[in-house]
Amino acid sequence: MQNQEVAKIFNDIADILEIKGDNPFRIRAYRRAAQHIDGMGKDVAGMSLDDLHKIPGIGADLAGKIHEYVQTGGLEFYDALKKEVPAGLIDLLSVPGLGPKTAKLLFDKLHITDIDDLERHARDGRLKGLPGIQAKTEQNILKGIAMIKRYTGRFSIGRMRPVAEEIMEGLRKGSPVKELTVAGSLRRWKETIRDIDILATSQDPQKVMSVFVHLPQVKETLMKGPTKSSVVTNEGIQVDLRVVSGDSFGAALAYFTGSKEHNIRLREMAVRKGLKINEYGIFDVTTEKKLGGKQEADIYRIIGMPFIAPELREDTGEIEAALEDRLPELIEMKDIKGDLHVHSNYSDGSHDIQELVDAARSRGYRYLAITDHSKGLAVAHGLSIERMLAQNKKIREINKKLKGITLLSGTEMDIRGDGTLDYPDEVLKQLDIVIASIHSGFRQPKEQITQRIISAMQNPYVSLIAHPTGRLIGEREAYEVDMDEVLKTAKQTGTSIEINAYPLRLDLSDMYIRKAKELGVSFAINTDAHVNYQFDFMPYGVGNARRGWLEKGDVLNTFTHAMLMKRLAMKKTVEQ
DNA sequence: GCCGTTTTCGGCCCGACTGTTTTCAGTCG
Repeated sequence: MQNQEVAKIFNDIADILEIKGDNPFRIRAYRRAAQHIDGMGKDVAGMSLDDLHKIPGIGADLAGKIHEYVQTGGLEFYDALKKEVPAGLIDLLSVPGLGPKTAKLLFDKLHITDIDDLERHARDGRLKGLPGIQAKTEQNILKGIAMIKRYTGRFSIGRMRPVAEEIMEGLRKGSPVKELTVAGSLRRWKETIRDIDILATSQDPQKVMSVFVHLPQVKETLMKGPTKSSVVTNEGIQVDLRVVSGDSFGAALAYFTGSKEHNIRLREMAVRKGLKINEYGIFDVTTEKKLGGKQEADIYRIIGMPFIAPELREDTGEIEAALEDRLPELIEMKDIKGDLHVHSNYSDGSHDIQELVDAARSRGYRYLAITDHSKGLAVAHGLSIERMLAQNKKIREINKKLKGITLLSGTEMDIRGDGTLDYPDEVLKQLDIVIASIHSGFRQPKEQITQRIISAMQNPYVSLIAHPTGRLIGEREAYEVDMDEVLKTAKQTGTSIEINAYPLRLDLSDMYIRKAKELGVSFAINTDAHVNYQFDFMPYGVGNARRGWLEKGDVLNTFTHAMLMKRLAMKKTVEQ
């Protein structure tokens, strides 16, 4: 898919234009286009000029540029621009507090062209005296450089949620907060998070801020004001806290949840209706009368659309869907009736089957599939056919004694490097659920990996493909796989696709989930738990599913046990 | 550069905080 390449080029162009001091709205147009292309499930490489033009924010010019890049592998406009601005200068924009104006100033006056160069100048005190730059700014630039050298990029949501909870716990205990909630990308359940946004209401914001910057987790205060403060934790995570009064809570929550692009669209709509939205409320422009803002839903209601769930707020079609009253009824945690992918101590899990049953029961589940690794995965003590059949027998015995919850006997069967499966059909047919997945040969060519997964799906006993891309967020890239082909085959063969809720995986990702749903593929959301506390990963999977616009009916493990068994049996009986 | 139940030209979201300034520009989200 070439979308990410095009998005990067458009963002680069925007950066360069910023440094050049170009028209801000032209710059915004490039950024907006980049964002849309990046988040789109459809490959721009296969689209006609007309189709490209239909993408929101893409007009005749940008459609032409995308077309040129796809056809020729290059973009003349971009190449010409790059000659005007040294490549390293763009990197300066990644220094916090240093924007395009300063970057241009540094280049024009001191011929600074990259971060190392900037650092030398700052250390030697040679920045001081430039217009608008004194000692403090110089120090801030050095601090900013040190920070990006230590911590680059985003953290997985699984890492950030607990940190946010801890900080909120500190605020709840030590300061006069009334309402307290996460906002930002954390509330939208994005798979990776740059910084933590927290929103509070209080009668005494000054006190809240003072407690906030002195929390034990805080290493450094970046800014501190009466309504807004930012700190960095000991782990190097930035946390922003905003405090507003209760009657602005809803407006502030909407504002602070974002996405930025979603908010901009809302405000543009508001302007056209003679309204104004800010973090304090929604106002009539002429009378300046406040029309709402206590509840988040006020904002949506007053500009004339139904409430949009945070997970959808990416300006990827949710506003249009809301206006046409075709928003999905998103799946919720309470819809989940079981976990279809967990490991016991038969393979590499930590607990015996009874302990897993207890964990599932305490989460209110009605069923649980035990899916240990197959023999091919020796490192995980994969089960030989004999041990697997013995486990199957044991599960059936335990089941006779269980009330209110039912075990499914299953396997997470390895798809071998040559595309064959780890167990023969006469073994697979004895199981309730068969998950197939790839654990080796990650570097095989795209065609080969794709074919491995497709041939697994063509087996009538394979119910589900687990962690379909094999990625580990921030640790291991996904293997090369033609997801379009995989999803098409999933639909054709009636094989479900897993949304692996393990925070490091979140595999399938939201973009492909949405695409798969459009193709009519069904899903299961599973934790892949190896230890009992990991059963609590389920909300990450549900959050991801919601970002992919999934509804209850799209997900197998929202079904009753009877319906689930019926559904699993369906594929086996259909002629392939 | 995009876009149009005010418009095909002239608009384009909004405010907090910081550091530099004698009233504001730059940056950020």
